[in-house]
This record gives sequence, C-alpha cells and structure tokens, in this order.
Amino acid sequence: MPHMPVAERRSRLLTAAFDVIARTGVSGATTRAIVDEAGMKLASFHYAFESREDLLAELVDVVVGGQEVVLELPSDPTADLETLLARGLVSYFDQVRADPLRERAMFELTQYAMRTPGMAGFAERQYARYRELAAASLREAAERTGCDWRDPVDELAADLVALTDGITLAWLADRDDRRALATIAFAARALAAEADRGGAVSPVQPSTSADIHPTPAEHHRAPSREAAR
Amino acid sequence: MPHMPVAERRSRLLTAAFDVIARTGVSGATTRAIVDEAGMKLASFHYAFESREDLLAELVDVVVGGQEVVLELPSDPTADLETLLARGLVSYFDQVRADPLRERAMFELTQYAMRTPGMAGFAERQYARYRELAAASLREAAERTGCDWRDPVDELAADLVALTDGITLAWLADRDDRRALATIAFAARALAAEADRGGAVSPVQPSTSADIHPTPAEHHRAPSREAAR
DNA sequence: AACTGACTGGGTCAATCGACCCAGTTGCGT
DNA sequence: ACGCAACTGGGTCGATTGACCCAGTCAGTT
Repeated sequence: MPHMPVAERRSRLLTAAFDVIARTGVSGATTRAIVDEAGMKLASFHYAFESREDLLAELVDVVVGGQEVVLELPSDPTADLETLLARGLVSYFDQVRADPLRERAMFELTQYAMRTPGMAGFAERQYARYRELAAASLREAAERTGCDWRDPVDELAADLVALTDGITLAWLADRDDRRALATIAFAARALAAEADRGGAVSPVQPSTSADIHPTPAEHHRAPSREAAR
Repeated sequence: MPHMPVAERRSRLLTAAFDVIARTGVSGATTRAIVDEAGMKLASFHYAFESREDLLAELVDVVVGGQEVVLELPSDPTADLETLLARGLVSYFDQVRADPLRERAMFELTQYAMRTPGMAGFAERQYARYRELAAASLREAAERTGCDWRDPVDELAADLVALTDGITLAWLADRDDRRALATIAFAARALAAEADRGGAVSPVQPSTSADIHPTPAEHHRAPSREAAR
C-alpha cells in the first residue's frame, strides 16, 4: 500500500510468488494471485516487472543462487563418518519436514525451467549448485573424522544429491517419516562405505538406524517450526 | 474423425493428453490442446469425458496402474549381484534416455496429484507401486546370484526407488550421461553391500565403475533411438 | 511550502480457458 | 433398406488471464 523503493517491491513480489507457487504450482501463480499474496494492487506488478515471465525468470535465478543449506553437520568429535552423515541427512530431512511446501516449490520451479525454452540452463545450474554444496559437506565430514574419500568428492556429491532428491520426493508423496529415516540410514551407510579411514579411527561397522532417529516413534507428525516468511 | 467406440476414444484422448503433458506440462494440457493432439474436435472431449479434471484423474489412475518396467535384469549366470544390479539400472536409464519426455510427464503428473485435493492418495499409491516393482527386481537379483538381503526387501526397495528417482531427476536437469552412469555404479555398489552371499559365490569386491559403461566416453550425447509414439 | 517525478488505483482490452448446446450426420442392428 | 441411437461439427457463453493505460497522489528535494 504505502510507497517503497522498487527493489523492495520486487523482492516482496518474488517471495509472494514463491509462496503462491508452493501452494498452487507455477500455473496458479497468476499476476493477480501474486499481487494478492503480496497485498498490492495489480498495477504495481507491471511497474516492478516487465512481465510475468520476467518475474519467474528472476525468481528461478534468485532461488538457484540463494540455495544454501544442504547438510548441517553436528559438531560431535566422537562421531564416526557414517553417524556424522546420518545426522546431517536427518537435519536436512527435518528442514524438509518443517516446510514441505518449499521443497514442492523448488521441484515445481525446476520443472518449469526445464520446459521453458529460454531457461534450459537454469535447471543445470541448479543441480551444479546442489552438487557444490553437497561436495562441501562431504569434504568437511571426511576432514572431521579423518577419513579420505576414495573417489573425487564431486563424483560422490552427485550420489548424495541423488539420494536426497529421491528421499525428498518419496516423502513428499507418502509422508512416511519412518521410511525416509530408514533410507537416510542406508544413504549414510552407502556414502561412508566410499571412504577409507585415514588416521587411527576405529573401523566403520554396519549400524542399525536406531541411533540416528531423533524422535524414534513420531510418525506423521507436523513439525513445530512454521514456514519462514 | 470417423466413428469409434467410446472406450477407444477415451483411450486415444488419454494418450494424447499424456503426450501434451510431456511437452507442455499439466497446465498446458488444455482441452483444446488435447483434442488437437488426438486429431479430434472439441465436442468429442466432453462426449468422452465429464470434464478436464475427470480425464486427468483417469490419466493418473491409468499411468499409476500401468507402470511396469523398473529393472530389466539380464540373464547372465556368471554375473555377481552388483554387476546384475548395475546392468539393470543401466537398462532402466536407457529407457529414460530413449524417452525423456515420458519421465517428465510422470513427475508432472505426480506433482499434479500431490497438489490436487481429491487426488492426494494417488501419489502415495504411485510410490507404493514403484516400491513393489523394485522389490520384485531385488528379490529376483538376489535369487539369481544366490544372495540374501540382510534387511527386508521392502525396505531396500525404498532405497532403490530413491536412487532411481534421484538419478533420473538429475539427468533430466543436466543430461550428463557420464555422471548418471557413475551414480548408477555407486547405487549398484551400495545396494549389493546390503546383501550377504548365501551360497558359494565369490565375495563381492569393490569395483570401479568402468565395466558397466556401455559407451565410456560419450558425454552429452542424445540417444540414437527416438521417443516411442 | 511548493514543486516534480516516482508511484498507485481503478478500469479496460483482447485472448484463451472449460463447458455446453444442438442441428446434422453417420453407421449399426434389424 | 431402414430406423434410430450414437456421434460429430461449429458455434457460443461467462470467467479468467496477461498486459496496459492514465488521471490522481504521494514523498523527497529545494
């Protein structure tokens, strides 16, 4: 309603568009729905953006570049590599659970970019970014536990991205927390098996998934944290 | 144009709708675009289907139920478990490469089902079906090589589905054949590590991924076979 | 406090959407 | 060959869409 600089207005419209896309998909993100979500009038839209396509292109750009957190590794000096990876994956999964609509919007935007002629490269860049972040996490995990990856981290990063994608997609479809956590345990086991322990660390032994469940018997429960605005 | 039974007409409209969705997404699959693709007139649409939603619901139903091939295991009595899984995954990947639009349409329909109120269960059923097929493949692979899965196959099936989903999604985004095959090698290694060799089979040893690449150094090349029509 | 350019609000436009209608035509069962 | 139900074709409808316009209003500068 009140006056505000263009940059601010553009930014607000972008987050509003993202929220609308999360709820109703890209096709539901009409100019009217977006300005409604942002609490503006329709004319403000074409003042801030050339067109709807223009906004969507910028949104994809911002979203790809702003992608930050993949694995948040706990600072536990006693944990071995597999446990560390499992904890990191669980923390990622908690993020997904806390805001499922965000993940849906991400997939939606990726598919939109893939099928829009001028934006073919965006989806590719997005996955390159994912791998980048995954590689950083893998490097740090190995360093902390004194392990060495047998193959280049970039290769392994692609494996990690594939696993998180698969876990996320399946969970979005069936919302089965238990199964997702079981797959996370498998993923940690599989990734840890790709490393040699470099120093004097005790050998990695196959573990059950029980020790990585933060809240063991809490299936199908909505997360406490609300979606960030 | 000519007369034909309702069932035939419905069927043709369904496949036409699937093709349109593959090309332009669910939102692009308007009633006019669908009948155009099928070579019919607009009135035929509402003669065969109650509404556009009705067609989409039936399409999701058919697509979920008609899902068949996941892993096609080669009949090689000398292959060990990991090699068998790797070959199966490569054959799946070849299918994806042969008809990428089909996979895109599948993801598109899954997302549509997830965000459409009345069709929440369809996405869940789809993934249950995926796991079912994956479990069958895993069971057969273990049986052929005389191995035993340490955990229930249903658990492992979820892992396999996550991996194939992740591999497919990443490849659709960047079309990097080499990376996809490397991830497939990782997947086969990781899955095979979940089995105990039951009989007198030689122990599974870590292998490089070189032996499963059908065309080792062919990056970013479009597949030779064209999408099936 | 006056001025002026940045910004808003409400309205309009052609295009496209799903849905529907109905007079005409086709081809099957008999 | 004939009757009639199954089916087609062309047109229409209200709703929604992206885009645009312009007179009015606000805020920062002087």
